[in-house]
Amino acid sequence: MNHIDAAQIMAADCLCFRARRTARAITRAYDAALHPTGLKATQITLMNAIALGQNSMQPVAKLGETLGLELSTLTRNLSVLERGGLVTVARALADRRVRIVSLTDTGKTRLAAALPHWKEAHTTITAALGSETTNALYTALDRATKALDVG
Amino acid sequence: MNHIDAAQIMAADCLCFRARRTARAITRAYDAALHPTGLKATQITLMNAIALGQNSMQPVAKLGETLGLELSTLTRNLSVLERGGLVTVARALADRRVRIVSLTDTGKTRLAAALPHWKEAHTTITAALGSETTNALYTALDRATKALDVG
DNA sequence: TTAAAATACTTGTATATACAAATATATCTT
DNA sequence: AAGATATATTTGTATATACAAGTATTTTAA
Repeated sequence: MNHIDAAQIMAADCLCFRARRTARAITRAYDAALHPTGLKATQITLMNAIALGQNSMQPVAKLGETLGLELSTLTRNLSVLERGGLVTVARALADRRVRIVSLTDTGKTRLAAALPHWKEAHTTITAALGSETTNALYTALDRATKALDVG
Repeated sequence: MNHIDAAQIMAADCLCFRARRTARAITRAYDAALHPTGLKATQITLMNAIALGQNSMQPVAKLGETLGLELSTLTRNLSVLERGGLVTVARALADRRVRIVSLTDTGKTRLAAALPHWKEAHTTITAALGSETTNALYTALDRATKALDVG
């Protein structure tokens, strides 16, 4: 097998490429729909995960696990939201190593205003995919995430 | 529907989050396997796309289309490879707006050395997923890419 | 034949991502 | 209680991504 053959096989088979390409396309579509909100899909995903905690608060480590994100990435993503006045981060009382992230009032308002746009993007995109492809994609993505979770 | 409900629906349903989370997990797995090569999955994907052209050359626009990447992103990704001596970029003779990207000899060598590691990563990961999930994921990702292609 | 429009990219600016190393705090061990 | 170890997170450094605006070149049209 010469290197051109290997290259053709990679181009045809690489799961990493395909997963990333699809994620890029989906992200562009969501981001376009979210443009009027001034927030990106990744940002409302993160804010939404915070909103699901008691009193719209979550420890950093829990967010990382929920989102499947490296903590170092999370720290950086949170600092963008913090700079924008959308979240605050404070040390936990019980264990001062732990940091608790909270949505500010502004953050809650902005998230609530963004969710209808998310819903619109979601409806448009799942309609473009069709229900069969949408369902197949959900199932396959979830199985892949589970399979790769433990490492 | 109050905002907590909406948040729960988004957490459960957001295709963008799921696609990105899976892409992150897959990328981490491939990158770990590629670590000894000094190249990342995104980089060998790009180099491989160049390698598929006549004489291992491709115009920038064609690469963007093949990879589903914004040209601005491609310019940046190519400059990393260029700095590393793996590719060169030159103006086309026929139309001097067009830039032709070529693998250098070093680039060809490094790519050829990396492909077995890619293959190993691919085998490990598809084994972890199982053939059924792997096939379902391929099919679903391809359909999604096609459906979102025209925008 | 030259001004306008189109094309093919690059640059400015900003966010997203992650590995490796560092820091801060807590827990455990002796 | 002091030192060793573990845990939770941040920082250093680097790549990946994309929108908007800019540049260079070619094509079109008057």
